[in-house]
Amino acid sequence: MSQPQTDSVPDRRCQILDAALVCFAKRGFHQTSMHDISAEAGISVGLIYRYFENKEAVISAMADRHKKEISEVLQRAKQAPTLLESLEILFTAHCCEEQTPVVSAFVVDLYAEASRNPRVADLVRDVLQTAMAGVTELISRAPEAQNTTRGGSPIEVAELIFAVARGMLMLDVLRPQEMTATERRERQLQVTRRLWSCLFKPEAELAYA
Amino acid sequence: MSQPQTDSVPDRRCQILDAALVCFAKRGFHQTSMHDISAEAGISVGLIYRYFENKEAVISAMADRHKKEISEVLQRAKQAPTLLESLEILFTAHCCEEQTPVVSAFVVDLYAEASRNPRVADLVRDVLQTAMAGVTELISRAPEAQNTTRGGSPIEVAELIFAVARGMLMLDVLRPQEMTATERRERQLQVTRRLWSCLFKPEAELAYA
DNA sequence: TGACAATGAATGAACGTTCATTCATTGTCG
DNA sequence: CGACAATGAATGAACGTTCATTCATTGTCA
Repeated sequence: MSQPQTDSVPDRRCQILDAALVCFAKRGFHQTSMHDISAEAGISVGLIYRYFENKEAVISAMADRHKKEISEVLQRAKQAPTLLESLEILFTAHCCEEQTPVVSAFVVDLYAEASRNPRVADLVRDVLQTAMAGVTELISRAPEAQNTTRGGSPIEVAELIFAVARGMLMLDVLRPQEMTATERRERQLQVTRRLWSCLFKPEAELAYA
Repeated sequence: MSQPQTDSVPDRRCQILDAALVCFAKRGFHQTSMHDISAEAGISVGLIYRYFENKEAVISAMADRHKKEISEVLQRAKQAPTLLESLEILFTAHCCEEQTPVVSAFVVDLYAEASRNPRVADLVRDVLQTAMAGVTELISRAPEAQNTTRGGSPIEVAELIFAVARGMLMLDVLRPQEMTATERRERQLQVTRRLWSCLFKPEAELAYA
């Protein structure tokens, strides 16, 4: 993930982080042992220490990677033709990323960790502020939102949007096995589309509803 | 908390859970050692095992207590004269409980734990469903919400409301020291009032706004 | 051969849990 | 009432285990 690398030499850092994500999502940061990560990655314990100073560095690197992923989603969202589509991209990014599915449990754990690890907190806060600024700008620019005194100022709307997104992520971890990721995504979209239309549509025309 | 008890004999279970809440909020479930809890409670380690089978039982009991607290908040919310007031009670309960302040970090940790501990997951799911059903009923009954096709069916509105509540809780753990609990509460209320008015008010009259 | 990647046994600290022991309180009997 | 027996709440040192971290050794390729 970080440095460009030839094919023959595997990018160890990335390989380790991939394995760590699987473990973290399954067991959480602190119940995951270094042995768990090494086993998942198919390497030895000691090798992890060649690429990361210690376990905390692995956690921080994961937060850092998450930050980069969110930034990329934000970039993609900015390209979308309509505000609604932009928001939907942002909204569903966390359950159905193409490459690395960002597991809800991992993100919830990330916030829990942030609440007591200042280094992680700074990273997460940074993600959030960047993303929030992006969305605020997106809203300001969008023609759909021009007559929006209803939902408040763009920044207030953005705050609301992020609260809903994080909230659904939190509820996501409770959804039992009986629901697939796709079903959950659909359910989330349904509720949030209603919110958009409520925030942005002046009166009757409730799309999707 | 559990059995009635005279004043001279302290309710050990409750005392231990109080101490555990402080520790859990500060360090998280799994970084909190039994020694931490005993030190916080001012008792010996061994005594904890007289009242709880093991550490997991302490965590479960905490989740259970949280469930009871939420139920009480729900009861209080149902007494409120208007829907808005009901919702505000529910909404701000998690940052300013009178007796035991339910720390955001603890709740986030609770959800993280729920994602991998079925026993805790069942408890949290149960809370959520009870509360959600209560709010759905509250909305159905409220005159303010009668003409509410805007926000969707009562249950959809309830789902949205809970997503926002959980989301703000999650964002809460990032709020740096520069904000007091009261300030955060005000900020939350501001955003959510806007949501209510957006969901329930037909057109112009935006109270609070 | 030399340089570096990789291994996994070894280390020691920290943790959850147990249990032999202490001792204030309560109950009993003369 | 006073002496003694019984109780069980409370203690904290000790145990076995797990875990992050280290490092001597081995493997690999130029």
